[in-house]
Amino acid sequence: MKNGADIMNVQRKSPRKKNSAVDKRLRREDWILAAWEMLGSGNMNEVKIKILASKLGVTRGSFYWHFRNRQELIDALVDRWFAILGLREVIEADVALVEDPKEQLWAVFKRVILNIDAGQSVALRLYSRKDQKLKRRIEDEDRLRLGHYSDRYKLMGFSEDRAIELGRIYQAVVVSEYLRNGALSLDQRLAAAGQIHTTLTSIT
Amino acid sequence: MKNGADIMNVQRKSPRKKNSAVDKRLRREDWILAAWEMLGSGNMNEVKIKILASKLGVTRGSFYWHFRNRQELIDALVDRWFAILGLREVIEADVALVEDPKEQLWAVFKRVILNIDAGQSVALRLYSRKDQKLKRRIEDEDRLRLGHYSDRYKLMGFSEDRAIELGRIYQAVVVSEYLRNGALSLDQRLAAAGQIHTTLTSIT
DNA sequence: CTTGAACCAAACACATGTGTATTGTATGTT
DNA sequence: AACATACAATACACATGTGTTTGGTTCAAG
Repeated sequence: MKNGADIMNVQRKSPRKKNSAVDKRLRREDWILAAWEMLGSGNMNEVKIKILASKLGVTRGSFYWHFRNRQELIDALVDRWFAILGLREVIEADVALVEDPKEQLWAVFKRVILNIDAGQSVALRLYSRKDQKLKRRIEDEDRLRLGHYSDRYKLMGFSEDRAIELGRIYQAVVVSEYLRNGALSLDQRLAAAGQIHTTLTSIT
Repeated sequence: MKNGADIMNVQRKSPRKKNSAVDKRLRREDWILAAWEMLGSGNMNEVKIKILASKLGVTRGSFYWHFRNRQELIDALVDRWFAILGLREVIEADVALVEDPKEQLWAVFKRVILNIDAGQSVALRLYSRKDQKLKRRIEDEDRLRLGHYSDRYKLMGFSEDRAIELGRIYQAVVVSEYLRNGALSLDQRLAAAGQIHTTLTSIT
């Protein structure tokens, strides 16, 4: 998932296929990946075409070939966020693999930590303040998640009301992860999150 | 012309008083307040001198009289954040007024909700990623807070280890409040936070 | 070989941002 | 009345951002 200097080496096979050592031409996907990384700054405004182009080793002429305008790139980033972290996708990819509700909670938490090594989620949430459509989309997603968390707690035997409360707390803890300063390594964050998870699922 | 430390004690003489209905001229503080509001967008880059000027009904000429440059305004915003939400100040203003550790926890939480109706804290935390000095300052502040939360839990009778864990959770919940979408009213947010607080302080 | 699509470079137009220098004006002080 | 100070307007220089246009290169298919 991580990219960086790797992005510079996206090369294609001799005809016009996906990965060659000869062809340095870019695909739309390459721009999106690079922009995603840039979005890690936590701010949509930091996604700048000029900078992207220079990082990709081309000029902006390339960008406007693959995208109609900047907005189209932003839309692609939003879609990517939901593709990676939308609850439906997370359930399908991770949650469905385990049966214990505690493990299912952890599966979501873990996915958030593993896939967001920077500020993409913060960026999306901030950007949603000025984009009503995205705002509603995120609100729906949040509702879905809260329901999911609460349901896990219900499966663990809690009453309806208490399950909702605990679900809210679990959700808040996951969201707070978005705002972590970059001081900790991935392992450290996983460890800390694991401890919190344990505490939050051993409540009576 | 330049003015430095003496700026904070801007005091005018007789007719030109602080908030006279006649005098429309601005003080440095007016700029900071307007910028603070703008910072509510959640992004330091959104603090723009031109926009500020038009909102204040003046031109940028005024700004550069009160501030050497934009950075000076940003520094003032950072200072303001710590003045409002720094743990020491919060303790002095609110926490010290109650004795029950549970109430003390709630005092901090409440203050965060009441004073941040927008994205100032997110903005600061994001900005700190590119400002090492501020980054350390925030890390110190976070450590202080975690210690404070944990100490309250210790006072409630929890063991050292468990108090730290619960403190971490309380902190995470408070931080997550920073990222709330603007959908809820202040009262709603207070109510929701109150419920979470109750749950988090009735754990055994 | 020729053609056309895919892809990119380069120059241009335009908007918006900071910062600086100069000038203008109201107000309190002498 | 004369002056200095505090504050603001205006014009300018410069950087950086998006978007458009036009033209050039590469490669595969006919």
